[in-house]
Amino acid sequence: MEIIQLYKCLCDVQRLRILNLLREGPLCVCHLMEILEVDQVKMSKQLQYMKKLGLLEVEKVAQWRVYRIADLGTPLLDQNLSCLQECGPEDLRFAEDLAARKRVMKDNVAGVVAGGCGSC
Amino acid sequence: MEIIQLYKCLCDVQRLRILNLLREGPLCVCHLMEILEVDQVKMSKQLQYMKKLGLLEVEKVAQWRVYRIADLGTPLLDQNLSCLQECGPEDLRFAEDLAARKRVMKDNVAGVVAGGCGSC
DNA sequence: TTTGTACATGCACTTGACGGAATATAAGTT
DNA sequence: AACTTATATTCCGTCAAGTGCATGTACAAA
Repeated sequence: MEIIQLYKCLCDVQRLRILNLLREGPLCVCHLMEILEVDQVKMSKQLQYMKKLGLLEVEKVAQWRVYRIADLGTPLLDQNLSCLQECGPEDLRFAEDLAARKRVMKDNVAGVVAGGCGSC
Repeated sequence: MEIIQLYKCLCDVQRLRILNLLREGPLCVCHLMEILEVDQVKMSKQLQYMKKLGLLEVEKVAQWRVYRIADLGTPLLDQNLSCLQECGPEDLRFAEDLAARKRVMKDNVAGVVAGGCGSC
């Protein structure tokens, strides 16, 4: 994967937010949609975009597709993602997303018993 | 400066090559053109692009404009640039550019006596 | 005052990425 | 077989970003 492609991927706030979330652990599409409040088509396109680049990997778990960050050879991606929370006042969005993640995952576990994706 | 803007800047090979060169020290426009074999208009546009973002600073030295990387608050840019030489086989371009830099600068010092820009 | 050097800017054109709407698919449920 | 759920894909319009070409500017030298 070319480094330019990586930067093209990081150019988009939506994709950065997705990667920021996946950095904490894998998530299925429906949870990503719920946390980021994005419609299904848009989310799916972004995920395919990153999957084609080799940045993401998918696993089928029951009826869900669970996405996670693939292991590139380089620490470059991780280095960049680790900056997201501290890089400026306008970027508290990324911290908020992590909070939303906890909220959503908790609700799903508490609410619908055994209704969540097994591995996210 | 928003982080997205930084990544948009890094998306372009030409700009990456310029930044890679400037990381070793300031350069004037004509040297950048010579090292990267880019025409003047294109080079100037890229430099303005990065200057407007606050990534570059200019200084007038005699008849030349000497560009250097500005001090952003974050180590993010430097971290990314430091990976350029080691990030893949297709990226030996960046190492070659540094070699070309040495060659060009040496020729200018040896050839035209006092014909180079003072500070690059 | 014209010429030359070093650099910047404006304009028209093309290409590529994002959004929206509609549709497709795959697998389980009734 | 029809339906639902979860996710992917295709078509299309729009708009930003890169390119080429021509031109502008600033300043020193002849």
